[in-house]
Amino acid sequence: MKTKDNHKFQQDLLAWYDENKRDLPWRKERDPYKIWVSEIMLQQTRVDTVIPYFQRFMDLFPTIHDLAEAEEETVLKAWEGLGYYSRARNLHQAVKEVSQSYGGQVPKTEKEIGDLKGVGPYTAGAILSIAYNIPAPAVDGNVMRVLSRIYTIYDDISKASTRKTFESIVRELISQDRSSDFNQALMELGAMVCSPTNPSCLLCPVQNHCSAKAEGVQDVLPVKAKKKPPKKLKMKAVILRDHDGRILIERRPDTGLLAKLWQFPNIEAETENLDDLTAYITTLGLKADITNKVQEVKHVFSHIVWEISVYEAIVKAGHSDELYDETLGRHFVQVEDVNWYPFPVSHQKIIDGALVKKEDL
DNA sequence: GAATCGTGGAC
DNA sequence: TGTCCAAGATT
Repeated sequence: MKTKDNHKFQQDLLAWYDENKRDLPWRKERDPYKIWVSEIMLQQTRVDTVIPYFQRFMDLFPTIHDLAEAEEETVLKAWEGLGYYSRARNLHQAVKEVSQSYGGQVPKTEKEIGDLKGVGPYTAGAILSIAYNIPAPAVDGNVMRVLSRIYTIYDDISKASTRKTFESIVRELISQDRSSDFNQALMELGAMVCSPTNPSCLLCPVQNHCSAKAEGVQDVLPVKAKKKPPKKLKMKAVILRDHDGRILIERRPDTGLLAKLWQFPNIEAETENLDDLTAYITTLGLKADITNKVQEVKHVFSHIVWEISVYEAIVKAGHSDELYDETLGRHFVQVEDVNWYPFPVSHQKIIDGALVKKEDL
């Protein structure tokens, strides 16, 4: 597309956006903090999934100050089930930084905002443009898909370096006076019209600008390398009860997968028998009889698949009260309290000794 | 550049 | 059922 066509493209796109934009919670006002939170939640996450989390998050933490003053445990609890939990911890840390170093005002320069934890190139541009109407590119998957079709660009969008190509294009193409709406419109178009499969080209407001439609190659763009399948990992987990019927949960390490979240004790399966699980229970300072296998559970991460054999066990020696130690990161809790955090806790609840999927309750 | 880091919905 | 994917960032 020639540069002189940019204005016409902007007009067609923005006119469509004005008429068709969704009424989303973070679009009710232009609060940089709320824009920020929404952008973090929306990373690799669908709008429909984010909406209820965003609402609850704003009820709990209406302002930067509220979030900055909150306990990390509380923030993680609010993030429960949303995934990619480092987003919550990074957001919390960054909000504290803004509260302390910027007087609670979200900074409006690329350097300052980009240095915040969890704020990468896309999110920095999104906040600057959406909240402050600054003409910075906000190139996400939607934008790369849309523009790869508009300009028939065959670069592999799964490569990190490709994003810069599209950022250069957006810097040329972006509306200077409506940067906020322009970036949102590009993403909205990708979400509503220029979809990954079966794009609605006949309904597209910029179809006359689209090189891919002209050439009939909209179905082969964007080019995106396939990612390799996740590795399977056999796990064993245990629902370990004391004589009061309480259940043992433990806290995961501060880094890595599901960092700092709570779970039923579980290990990577090393043997076909229960020796490894028994040995692990021993390391907890307990002796227990493993009574029976409850069920098999499959839990799919983006790069790992856990195939978990879940067992039940009863403490027969050792005092569960001695295990109540926050610093050790494990303690016994009442069944009613176990309805949070990822597997085996987040998606299941214990009823009559059986694990039941949340949606089955 | 390639891995790591979640989850649930759509086809 | 399997596959892809959804407003990515960090290491």
